[in-house]
Amino acid sequence: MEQGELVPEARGQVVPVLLPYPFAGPFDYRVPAGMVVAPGDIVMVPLNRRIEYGVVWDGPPDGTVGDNRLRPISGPAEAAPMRQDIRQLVDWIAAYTVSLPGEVLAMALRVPAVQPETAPVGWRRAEALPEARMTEQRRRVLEVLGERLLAGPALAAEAGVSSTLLRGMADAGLIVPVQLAVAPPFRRPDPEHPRPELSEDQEAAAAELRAAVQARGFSVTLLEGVTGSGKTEVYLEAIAECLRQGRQCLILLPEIALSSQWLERFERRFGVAPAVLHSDLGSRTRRITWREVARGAAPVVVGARSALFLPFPDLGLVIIDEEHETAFKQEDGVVYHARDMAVVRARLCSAPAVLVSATPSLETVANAEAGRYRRLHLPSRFGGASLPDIALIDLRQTPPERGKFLAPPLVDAINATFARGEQAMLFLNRRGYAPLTLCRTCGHRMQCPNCTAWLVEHRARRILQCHHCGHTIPIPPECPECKAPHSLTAVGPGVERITEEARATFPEARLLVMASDTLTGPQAAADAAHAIEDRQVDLIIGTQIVAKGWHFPHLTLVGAVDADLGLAGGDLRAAERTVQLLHQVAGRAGRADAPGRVLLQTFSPEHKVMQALLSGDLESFRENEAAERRPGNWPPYGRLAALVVSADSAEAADIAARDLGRAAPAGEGILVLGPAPAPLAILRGRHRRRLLLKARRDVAVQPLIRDWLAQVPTGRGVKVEIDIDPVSFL
DNA sequence: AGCACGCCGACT
DNA sequence: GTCGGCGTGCTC
Repeated sequence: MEQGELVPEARGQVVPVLLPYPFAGPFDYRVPAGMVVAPGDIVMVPLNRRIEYGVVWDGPPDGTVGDNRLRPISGPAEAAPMRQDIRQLVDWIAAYTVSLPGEVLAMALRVPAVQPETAPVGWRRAEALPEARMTEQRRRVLEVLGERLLAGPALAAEAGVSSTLLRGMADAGLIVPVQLAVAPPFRRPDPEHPRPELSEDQEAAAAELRAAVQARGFSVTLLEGVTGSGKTEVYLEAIAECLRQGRQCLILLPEIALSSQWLERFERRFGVAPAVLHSDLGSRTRRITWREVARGAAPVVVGARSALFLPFPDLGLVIIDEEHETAFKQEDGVVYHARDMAVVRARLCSAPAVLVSATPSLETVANAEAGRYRRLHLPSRFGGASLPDIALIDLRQTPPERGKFLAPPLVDAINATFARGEQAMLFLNRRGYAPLTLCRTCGHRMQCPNCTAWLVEHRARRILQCHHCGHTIPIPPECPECKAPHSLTAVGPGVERITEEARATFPEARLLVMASDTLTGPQAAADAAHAIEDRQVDLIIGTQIVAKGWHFPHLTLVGAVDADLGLAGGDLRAAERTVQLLHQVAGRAGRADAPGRVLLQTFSPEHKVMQALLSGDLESFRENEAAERRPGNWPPYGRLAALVVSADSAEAADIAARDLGRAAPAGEGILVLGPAPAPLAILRGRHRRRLLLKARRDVAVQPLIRDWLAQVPTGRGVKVEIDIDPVSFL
């Protein structure tokens, strides 16, 4: 080798670094002399004229960028390395969802694990008080502080001042910041904490789950049982076993912010609260949770989708409660199903996963029937409680009064319930006052300018609002089309209108509305639950929020105002979802000693959904659904992917969708449907067309889609969104 | 995702 | 004559 020629070693090591941005793959960087890096290390790298965080990725460097253009890593970041299983999860999700690994990495780094931890700051008086302006508030702060050391928020609250004022006092040298000890770590739940006895069925199921935990290997178990059968108690025993083994446990809940009752239940079982993680938490709390999880000091974490990426060093169990919930499907950005990714996470960690539901999805049942998942069944309600008695109210036979929405049999049943001193609930999965506003004079309908959707009236707020893009206008005094005054009229009910009707019909009753716009956080949800438990409420009126796993012991009557809602439209899963939702809502009734009653208002009592609910034979319903989907290779018996093309103009969307359609893959077991206008043909001002790729189960659709998109260059302003295993057909 | 470069309207 | 609109392109 000639002198002066660079040997690879002399050039230095080159490693791939994945950045949390939508690039095609990791970028290569040089490792500066003296620095040692390994896959997973979080490093700072120059990117353009910025410094960014990235993660040293696995595998050899890409090598396509000439080494004269390679830049050196700036240095290490003060963060624990990303574990290998999380890196594998990131790669796996990117490959499965046909998205870019950097986009997935951004989700995995969203919990601010990367920023150096800011220690909590407390304050004490300065040793020698400097000359400074002394206001009443400042004096009060010094007085409250005395010789003590107080955390900022506590001091501000006690002295009744703002944190800005403290900052000002610190600048003036009156008070001095002090590092406080780190927040107390999470206490260890006690698996031997006294607990109520389980039924024989529960005990048998718990034993199976304990065995799965003890096996310390990957497995998936479906834990199935009607509402009120005590599934939670069963899987709490799996958690107990996991704790006995000294390992960590992750529980995913669809709406963790509304799960105060679940947390209370956990605390009753284990004596302490679990760690929680969801988007309503401040970044500091999230960071502490992240750090404690990484240290192995958070034995149990309950979380929303984002908890999937927590760095458990010793994950021994993953539980997905309400596995059928569509809330687990992330619809924007990287489109993924947290239930399925949780199973992948469990596999990568060789841990058992447990899917829990009273109304499991067809997907999960199909996996169980194919032998991929084990299946445990709790046949009856716990403590001898019987399932609520479900009856249909035929709205053609006994319609409500004109302009009203509660049929006489439902009104009578509610009155009878109140007379017994029990609680009732009205369910209508629609927020606001009315879904449609039209002009009686000219027939004009109030539509969103940005979406193919009606504007929903919110009467209390005196607005019309689009529930898709948020577009809001004041309720106009006259028709915007024909200018007729006082001609706009509300069509159809939302919970707000039902509340109005209930107020008039049951003037003595105390009402509580449960909707996403009234239950705005964990506190509001907990307050509502306690008010209901303490019998401060007679009638609950709610949207699908009431279908969550609430336990209201005095609630004995549930009325579904519009059981047919959700059946319209050509959605593959409309029937399945309606059965799940109405069964869950029905399950709120009569859980204690009093038997429950459920009344479903419907225009089509003969519909298979109503008949399934009436008979309670969900198993047969599911078998029928399965039988309908099997021949056409519809999910779960085939694969489905949706490609949604969107553009600023209808023409651009049509052209792009047509081009994509022409290049559609073909072959044995592959079928491309469309393009057709997407169900929401215009959303947020963008025109949308949809293509569906349907394939046999044994066809890998991801490479097919990658090749397909690579063939068709998308014009400017045109976006193609890919949804593998779509659940909602919007 | 940022952040620059780049080519057309209203201001000192 | 400049400041600035956000369209397109690049980042190892």
